Amino acid sequence: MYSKDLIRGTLRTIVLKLLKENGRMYGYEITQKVKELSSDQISLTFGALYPTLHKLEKEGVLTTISEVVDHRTRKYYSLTSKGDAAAKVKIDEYFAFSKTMNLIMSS
Amino acid sequence: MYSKDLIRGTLRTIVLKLLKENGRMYGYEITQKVKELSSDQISLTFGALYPTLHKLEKEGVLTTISEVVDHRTRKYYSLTSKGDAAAKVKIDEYFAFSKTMNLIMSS
DNA sequence: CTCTATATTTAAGTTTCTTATATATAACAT
DNA sequence: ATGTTATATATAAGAAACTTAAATATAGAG
Repeated sequence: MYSKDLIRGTLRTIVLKLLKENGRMYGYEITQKVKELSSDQISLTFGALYPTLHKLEKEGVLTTISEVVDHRTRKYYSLTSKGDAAAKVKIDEYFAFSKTMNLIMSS
Repeated sequence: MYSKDLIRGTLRTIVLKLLKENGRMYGYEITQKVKELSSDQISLTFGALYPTLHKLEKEGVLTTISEVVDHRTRKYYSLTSKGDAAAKVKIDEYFAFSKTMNLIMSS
């Protein structure tokens, strides 16, 4: 596991990227997907994820549909058209930032 | 300028890396160096930097020496031996994290 | 019948960051 | 003379974000 301060600040970017690639996803699914893609190196906590999802929904970036599967409620999140644009911006920004950070970290 | 949440969490890593490469530095110098290396894309704020420097000093990662240059006080920060080890860990961790993030962001 | 996995939510407390302010010197321009 | 910009550090109030923990609920495995 990476230190928490490094993971910090990438949550929104990760969420938007995953939703862009996978269409609709529910919260628990997002945490599992991130675990899988990172070989268990990044573990999103619910206390951080859900407030972020709710905030993005409030901002009009995400919409939700609740469905009951196996008697358990699932709340699916999808990007709105606004969210799709926001995801593009965030993804581009991430790569630019990463390039800049690599410059600093290789100086 | 990148969004604040992306810069978030990289402050400690940047400070430790710069001090490792440049020996002693003072706060203002760190902000200028980061501006320079990032082509003005990353601007560390004093309100974030100084509390972090003070915290690292308190943790025994940094030591300080004050000098007066041109009638202005400068407080030079350097890595302790503990800080040197901490810098190594943080730098390695950054590159590992970056690799993992790139996997997620390229999925 | 207990533990683990699935699934979401909230709330208290802590940390961290933003923004603003205070203090001080010096160089340069008006 | 006077104001602006650059240099240099520090602190404090408030906001934002995260950590940790607890609450609620179903289902399968041992």
